[in-house]
Amino acid sequence: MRYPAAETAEKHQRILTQAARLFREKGFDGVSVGEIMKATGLTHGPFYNHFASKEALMAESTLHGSAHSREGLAAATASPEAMRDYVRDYVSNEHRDGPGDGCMLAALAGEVRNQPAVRPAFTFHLKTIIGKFTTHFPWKKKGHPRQDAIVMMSAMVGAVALARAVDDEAFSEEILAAVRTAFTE
Amino acid sequence: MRYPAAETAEKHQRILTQAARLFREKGFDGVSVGEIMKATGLTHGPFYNHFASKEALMAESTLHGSAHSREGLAAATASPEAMRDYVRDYVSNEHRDGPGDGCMLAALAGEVRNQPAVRPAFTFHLKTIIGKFTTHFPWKKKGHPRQDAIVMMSAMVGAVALARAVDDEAFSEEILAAVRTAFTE
DNA sequence: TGTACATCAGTGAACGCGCGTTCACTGATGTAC
DNA sequence: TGTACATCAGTGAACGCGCGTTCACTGATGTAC
Repeated sequence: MRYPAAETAEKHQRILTQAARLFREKGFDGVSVGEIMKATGLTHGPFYNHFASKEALMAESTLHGSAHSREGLAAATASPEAMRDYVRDYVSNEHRDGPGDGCMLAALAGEVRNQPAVRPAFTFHLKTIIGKFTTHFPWKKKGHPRQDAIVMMSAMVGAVALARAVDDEAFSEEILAAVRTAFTE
Repeated sequence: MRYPAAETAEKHQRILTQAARLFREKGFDGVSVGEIMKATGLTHGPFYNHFASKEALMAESTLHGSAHSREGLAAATASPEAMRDYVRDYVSNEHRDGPGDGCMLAALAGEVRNQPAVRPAFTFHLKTIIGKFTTHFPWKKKGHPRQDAIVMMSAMVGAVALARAVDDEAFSEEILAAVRTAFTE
């Protein structure tokens, strides 16, 4: 049956949101189209009324789905202390334990190499965050802000990925604490 | 038909080697048992004469498969200059372009979280490499060798993952160069 | 040393399963008059 | 404003496909005598 146009647009958005969350949690190959549609409260059929393919959804959700990063990052540039908090938050136990609500760059970095459809969106978001770090890097006074920003971002992404991979709670916390201390104290 | 016992052991090893290479290249879910067996020159059937399941192979190949890291790392502890070269090599364009011959920790960090069978082996190898970095960190004289080792390893893994994910050759090289410069100059 | 036979890794067809995707159908919505 | 009908998002069964895994079979190897 036909549905109100407003609902349709809202469902499209809900698919995107759920897909972004599930992809970050389980990886692109770890989530099925059916699982995403179930999470939005629909059956799997109408997926193709909204997206051309799973790959198209991957690309679109990667491009639009980083609301977490974007809003948090914009707020972080307000002050040096806000930026410091942003970094602390990024390399925290909470972020480690909630990839679905966390940064797409940390959750999907390892998979993007083998997913051509999402590489442009991933690259765009990484350039954005490194750009922001470069111009708002207030607690280091060295002469290479862009290099410092790249090194910090690499360490943040690496630390979160390693802390998530590791089987040993104490070791996992040690990794996060080391990077947190190195860049925010 | 029956085959010489020596050949059987050698084939077991060849499956492990090919599996380790393919897993690093395409990820655990990106490689099929058939593809691994084909790479060893066999049909897919006898796989189960050698391993209980794909998951068992993943665990065993992760544990034994880091020959690259292990040999290179042992050599690197010989001298400060060797260690510096090891790090330069790790964060190089060549390592970025050859994940199949590269470090398992960088290639699979993002996937391990969702692959319980390989987490113990991954954790073991990460502890080993961080331990070596801690005791052979000759070019930084600060007072926190273990923290420095963790930060450097996080940045190395993060930089290689990001450089592999990114769609822009110049940006990709910039990421590697930033981390290389920060830790080896 | 020579013969008879049990072993077992490799073969390749086949299995059930879940995946991405398609499609004939439904029926309230939105529109034409 | 009221009626007739075309639209189209949602339904759910069905598709082909590749996956991990199983299995009856083969036949040279290794062993018992």
